[in-house]
Amino acid sequence: MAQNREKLEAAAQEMVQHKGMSGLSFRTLAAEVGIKSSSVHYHFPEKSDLGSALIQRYSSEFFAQLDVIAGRDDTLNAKIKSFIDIFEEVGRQNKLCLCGMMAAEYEQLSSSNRQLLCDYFDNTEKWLIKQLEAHKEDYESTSNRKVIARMIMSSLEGALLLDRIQGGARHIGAQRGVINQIVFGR
Amino acid sequence: MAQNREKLEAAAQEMVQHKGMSGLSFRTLAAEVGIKSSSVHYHFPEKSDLGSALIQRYSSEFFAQLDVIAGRDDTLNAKIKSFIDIFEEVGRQNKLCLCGMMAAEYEQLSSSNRQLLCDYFDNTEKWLIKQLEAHKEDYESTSNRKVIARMIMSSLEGALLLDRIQGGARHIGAQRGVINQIVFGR
DNA sequence: GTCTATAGGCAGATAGAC
DNA sequence: GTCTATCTGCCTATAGAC
Repeated sequence: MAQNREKLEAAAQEMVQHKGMSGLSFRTLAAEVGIKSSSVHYHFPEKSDLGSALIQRYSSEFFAQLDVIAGRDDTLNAKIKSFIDIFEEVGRQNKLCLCGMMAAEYEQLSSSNRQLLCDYFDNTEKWLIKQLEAHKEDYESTSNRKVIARMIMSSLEGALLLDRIQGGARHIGAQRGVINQIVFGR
Repeated sequence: MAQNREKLEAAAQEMVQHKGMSGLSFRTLAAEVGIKSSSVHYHFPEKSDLGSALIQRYSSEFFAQLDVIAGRDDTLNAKIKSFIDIFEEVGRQNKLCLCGMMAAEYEQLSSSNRQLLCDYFDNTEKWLIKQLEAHKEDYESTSNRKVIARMIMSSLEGALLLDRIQGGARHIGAQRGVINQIVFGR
């Protein structure tokens, strides 16, 4: 079935968001989907091919969500809230952002996967800057937009990391307050 | 030599801050120090024993630095700057915080190592709260101190994660500005 | 596309000599 | 404390049948 490729990607994404690429084996992935590990190699010849597929899959789903948010007739405040909500939902499932997890495994990645990972963060930063620019009237920060975009993204990645080990959403909550305070001058 | 234990811990810490626990093997660690892997097992029977030793070693070094900072006759501003400097130096070496790295590998850790990791973050949070309380006169934030402490820590962990993949210290820099703005009302 | 079978390597861990 | 030697198991990856 050609739809096993989709099942493999979905299962692999879930596993990587929990245990990382190095915590995922072709055998356990195959078992999860109900096929053999050699069949996984049919779809993804090398593990790095699976890695590429996962980053691309995660990115395209993520940016699709951002497109929806950007397209809404909403305030900047509501858009940023929706952005943070995406991360909060990931944390609620005791997962990390797939790209955040792979960022921790950066030294193990192939150079093309490193590039895909950088693109994910660059494009997220660009999206944030664009929203901040599109709502000049609401933007109250004295800092420039690049700095704000970077702080939002790294805050949320760090918050996911720490919330998972302590349970709950305390760090995400703290960052939510701070981001509002910085962007809107409270 | 009893000092091989120290060499092993130092080499292992370095490797884990780059590649994580799962990227470290007894064989490569042994080779780094110039002994055999079976000799590593003499010092650390299981890999989780090495993990415990590393978290404890990293924590005690870290909190020793915090003790020095707390003991200085400095402003809150200077203390927070020194705190951030510790993280910036880690990033300058293209490493992650050891505990941040192991937080990403949380699901692979033994339960006692999970506890040690939690302690590291709890105690850091407590230290930050204590400093904020000790300098009531400088503290300008409307948020409560727990929230501020959490946001500082998760901001810096996330900044290290993202700065490493892009090179430079842009995220740490962005967080430095934001932390000042939040704590001191700029 | 999926299977069985297997190669070849590296992992953590142990036994026992020195 | 460190060594050699080895066990057992898992890993990625491939060959070839169906």
